[in-house]
Amino acid sequence: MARKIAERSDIVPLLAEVFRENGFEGASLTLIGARTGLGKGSLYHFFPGGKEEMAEAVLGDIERWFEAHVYRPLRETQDAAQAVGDMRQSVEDYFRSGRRACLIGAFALDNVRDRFSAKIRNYFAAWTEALAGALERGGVDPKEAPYRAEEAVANIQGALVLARALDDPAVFERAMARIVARLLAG
Amino acid sequence: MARKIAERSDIVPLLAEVFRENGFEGASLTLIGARTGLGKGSLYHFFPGGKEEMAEAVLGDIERWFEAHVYRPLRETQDAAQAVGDMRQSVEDYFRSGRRACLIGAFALDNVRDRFSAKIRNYFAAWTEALAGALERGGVDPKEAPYRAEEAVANIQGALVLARALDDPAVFERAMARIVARLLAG
DNA sequence: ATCATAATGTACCGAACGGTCCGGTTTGGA
DNA sequence: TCCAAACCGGACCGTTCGGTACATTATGAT
Repeated sequence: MARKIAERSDIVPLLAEVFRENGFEGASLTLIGARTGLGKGSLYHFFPGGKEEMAEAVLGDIERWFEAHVYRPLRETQDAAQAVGDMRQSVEDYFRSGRRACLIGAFALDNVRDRFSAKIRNYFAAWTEALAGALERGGVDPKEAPYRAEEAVANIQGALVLARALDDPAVFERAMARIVARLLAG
Repeated sequence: MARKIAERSDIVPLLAEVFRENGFEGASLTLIGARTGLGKGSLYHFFPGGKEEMAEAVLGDIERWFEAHVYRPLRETQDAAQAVGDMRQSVEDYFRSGRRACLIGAFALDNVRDRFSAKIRNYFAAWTEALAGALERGGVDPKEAPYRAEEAVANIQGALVLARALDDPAVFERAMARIVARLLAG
């Protein structure tokens, strides 16, 4: 049987899709196998810790993506308006204009949260912190910036929920425009 | 064996808790039985359609609660500020200041959405519609009111996600204060 | 070419799944 | 009191679950 994947990390985005569509409990190994094209033996070879290790790998992957495309640019871009605009672009790309749920947000809502609480908390904390820093650089009061950032991140999450619930990506797009406009209004 | 429940509707809030904690797929009949105190035979007696019928009953119950405590007051209270303030109170009570997830929002995020899409869509549509009506009565442009309402409902959802993710109810409380202040600012 | 290791698929395991079945008990109305 | 219907629990069913074991094949280094 020929090798099907170049490396472990090639499986992770496929795992992410299965978890997004099915949730943690609904993502059976049979579904994961079908999606990745790998048998159970292979899956356990790469993820000896089983399903939970797969989900951890997915969360780690998401975190790395956000670090590279959202948090770091927010921290390093000197111009706050530019930073916020770039964040908008990245976030819209990542969430496919609201068609793709935020897996980390979804995992937060039931007892799956307890399996991955550190990663879930860190994702949102890192985001709000990086965004608050950018806001401060743009002149927002350092006492006010964390609350502004928290508001924006929460509103992005809410827009994802509502866009999915109404099956209407325009909801997300409108929300992103408002969120960014508010961030840039000072 | 003595009757354990007065009527079917007494089971529904217990079912809601199991679904909120475990998600749809994770809410096994064993867990449901343990939570309700009923055996499988009894559960199927009341809900012959099985788990999906249980979830439908829960969603119906939530809808009735929101109709009575949120949508109808929004529609019937003449004073818009009063209506919005009452909504805030009801929503904070219902979501336990952010400690309790919105089951309908949670169901929207993965493929469980496809089982209950009408109920999920109606919940949010009815809410935004009733809130838009109240905003109009308070003087907001009829073209603008639906967008304001949509923003508020999405932001409430987002605040629930973030409060759960960070395990910090204060996040929800801050968000509710902001959301209501914005609604009342005109 | 050889060989150790990585990767693979699938049979198998015990447990748990949702759902069916049905005998037994309780309840309420006549 | 009697009786039909409602309610009850749990044994049972076939299927699926996550995970283990291991023979086989592919790969890369020597």
